[in-house]
Amino acid sequence: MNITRKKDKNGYYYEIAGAAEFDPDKIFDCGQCFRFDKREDGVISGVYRDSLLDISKDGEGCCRIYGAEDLSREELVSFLALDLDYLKIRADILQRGRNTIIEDAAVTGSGIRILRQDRFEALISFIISQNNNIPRIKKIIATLCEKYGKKNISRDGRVYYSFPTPESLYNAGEEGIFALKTGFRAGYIYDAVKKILDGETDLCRIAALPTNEADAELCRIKGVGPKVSACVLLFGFEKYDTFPIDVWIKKVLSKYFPPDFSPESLGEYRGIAQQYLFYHGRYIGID
DNA sequence: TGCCAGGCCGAAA
DNA sequence: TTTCGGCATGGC
Repeated sequence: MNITRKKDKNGYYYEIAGAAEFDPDKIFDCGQCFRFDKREDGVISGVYRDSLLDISKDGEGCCRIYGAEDLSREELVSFLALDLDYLKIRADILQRGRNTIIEDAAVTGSGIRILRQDRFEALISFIISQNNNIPRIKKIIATLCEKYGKKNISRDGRVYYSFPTPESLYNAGEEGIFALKTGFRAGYIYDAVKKILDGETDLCRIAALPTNEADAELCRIKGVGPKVSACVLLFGFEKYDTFPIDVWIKKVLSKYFPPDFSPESLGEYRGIAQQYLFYHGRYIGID
């Protein structure tokens, strides 16, 4: 795989060539992140930290990312998880989970990588996700950023917003957060923000903990239970040994797995297996 | 129009 | 310990 910084009439861009198991269409549309969308021209556009990224593919399997001038090569590699050997991970999952649905899901989900998203953003996003649907989750998060995030302007003049800081959400107050149609989740978001600001929840410290202890820490936040915690750990903390169970995964499990199935049997990368199953169940169907 | 959504809380049993 | 109603809102 080659990652090179280049320049054309539209400005600087990173070119990613020869990356196995890297399909931006699936990566940004598999339900792991909520701030990226595919435009009508086929470009995937979204905000990572303070950068507005425009991601496109040519016919040769080559990928271009514009708008990443402020990101180092290492930061981009980390965000896109290009430092992990997904061919090897997939093989490991398939070797452990000898099950036709896992084989099917691994084919459907081929090219998915688990992004390394900002921890605070992942936490708030998946609190919002509970008992909610993806289009509405995206809408609420977009409004949250517009209202309380930093305003930025891209080099070609587009306005976009960074994800709010804990401080800005604290200043918004529970009422301000509720006003964004977050519903019963407003109190949960506010509790998370308060715990982070008073030091009771330390995301940096949690990142260094083993998965089960990190999970226990996150679950001290009101509105964070096993499913939200697992998603936050998987998508924001590189904890691949989590297995979020939502309504879609429940359907897959009850239809294709024995009642005594243990996710741990899928190995240390079971979170990635889960994402294959989620994508397969949610977007392809399980019937 | 209802059912449902990347669930969790709190009370009841 | 497990079960279950309630929760805000809008996508479909």
